[in-house]
Amino acid sequence: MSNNARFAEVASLAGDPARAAMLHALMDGRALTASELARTASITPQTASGHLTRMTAAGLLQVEQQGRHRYHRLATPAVARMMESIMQVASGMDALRPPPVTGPRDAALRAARTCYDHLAGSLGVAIADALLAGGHVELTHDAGLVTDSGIALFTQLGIDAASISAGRGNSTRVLCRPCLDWSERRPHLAGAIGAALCARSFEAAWIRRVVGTRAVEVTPKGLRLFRETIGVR
Amino acid sequence: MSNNARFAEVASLAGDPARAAMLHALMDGRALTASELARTASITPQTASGHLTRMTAAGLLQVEQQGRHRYHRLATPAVARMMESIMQVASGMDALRPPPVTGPRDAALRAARTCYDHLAGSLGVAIADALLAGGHVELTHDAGLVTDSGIALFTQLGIDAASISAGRGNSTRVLCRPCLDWSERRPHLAGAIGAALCARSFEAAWIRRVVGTRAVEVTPKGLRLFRETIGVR
DNA sequence: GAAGTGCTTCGGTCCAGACCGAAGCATCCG
DNA sequence: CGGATGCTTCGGTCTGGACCGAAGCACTTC
Repeated sequence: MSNNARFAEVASLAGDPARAAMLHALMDGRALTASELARTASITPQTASGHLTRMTAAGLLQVEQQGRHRYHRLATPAVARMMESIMQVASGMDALRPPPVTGPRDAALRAARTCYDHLAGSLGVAIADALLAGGHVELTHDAGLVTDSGIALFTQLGIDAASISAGRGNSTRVLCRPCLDWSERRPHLAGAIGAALCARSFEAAWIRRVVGTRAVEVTPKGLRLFRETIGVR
Repeated sequence: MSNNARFAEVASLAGDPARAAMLHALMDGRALTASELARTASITPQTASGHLTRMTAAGLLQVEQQGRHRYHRLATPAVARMMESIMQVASGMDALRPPPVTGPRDAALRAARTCYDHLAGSLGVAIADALLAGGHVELTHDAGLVTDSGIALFTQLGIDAASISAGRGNSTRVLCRPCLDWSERRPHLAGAIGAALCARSFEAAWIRRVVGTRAVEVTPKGLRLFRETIGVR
């Protein structure tokens, strides 16, 4: 198969509304069963089964059998990044198209959500802004860097930032990745550090998942911590 | 239109073989006419016209009328990054699928090509390796940083690296973006610095475009410079 | 073993959209 | 002013694939 054909296959797999809905549901990194995915995509289990088989064969999904359930998850982080970048372009359409009709259903998602393995939405952007303002990170359009003061702050939060740096070469710096937020249109913190912060936030109960969606809510404890320690808002 | 529908629309636009071929042809950043694009995609001008209209309406392409020609280009760098990330996932399929049948047609592309605005292929990866080995850049999976010695090297090459840093905040660092090469499966240099290096390489005739493709060839002058100044191979 | 649940396979319907031929506009050239 | 050339619009064909109902298979529970 030519490069072009493989490219088109991957893109067209993501380009069906039902499959896109299923992929979105998996964007929080969890593994879901075939029936759960069928329900979120509003299709019958037979149809979903076909879609899931094709996406797994193409390497978009990984499946794990567990009793009579089959748990599906995104196969690799590369798939999640691909989805992010498509969302990016899709949100750019808003600029050209009529009105940005933001339904109430989306409100929670816009406020705070996970973006595969890190935090996004107003919360994610606010955290990135606060870290930037406090001199804890530096961000360009392309890349980001955690400063010494940032490493200290993360240590204080219970995250061993220095050990996360999995760089090639003899790098001692802690780099991170900016991820342009599709609802805020401004960068938030992704990459290894973003993932670590998100994981720690769940672990320490600063945030909690809103059941059945990618949205998260900030707990009182989390709100205090984000405000006082990180300097959000 | 819901987020999901917009996402699916963008992905499915990229998911048609003919449209994918046209988008790939535009990945070097040039603007091409409708008939040129029709030819590369092996379809008639009428069909191509329809495709181009749809992609322009969706914000994937930008069109510029010039006399009786209409020049099409990728609308934004975000579109190029989206394509890269899809290629990424598509090339991951190789791992699962039968044999990586690399036709001779691809040989030149694998050796050296442009990836929208920066260098890729063996050449791109070799340059990144050399810069890394020489301590001129640091790279993680997520991000990259140009060191002081790297800034000096780029200056020597005629690139004002320091002024390229368009960071938010008061960053004085020069950051860059790693871009996983789809043929080499290892990172090469992208972002503003990668684009500047690529542009300078064309300007100084270190590389030259192979007509009609994204492939480039290294000139004797370029070969000497890459070897002796950057330390490639 | 029988019944229930989760998932897949099979067969058949139906529609979006990819494609081209023909014709209609523009624009440029002699 | 014809006559090219580049591109688009229109009308019609045809196929890929999304979808569901029914049936079959695998596993779990009673």
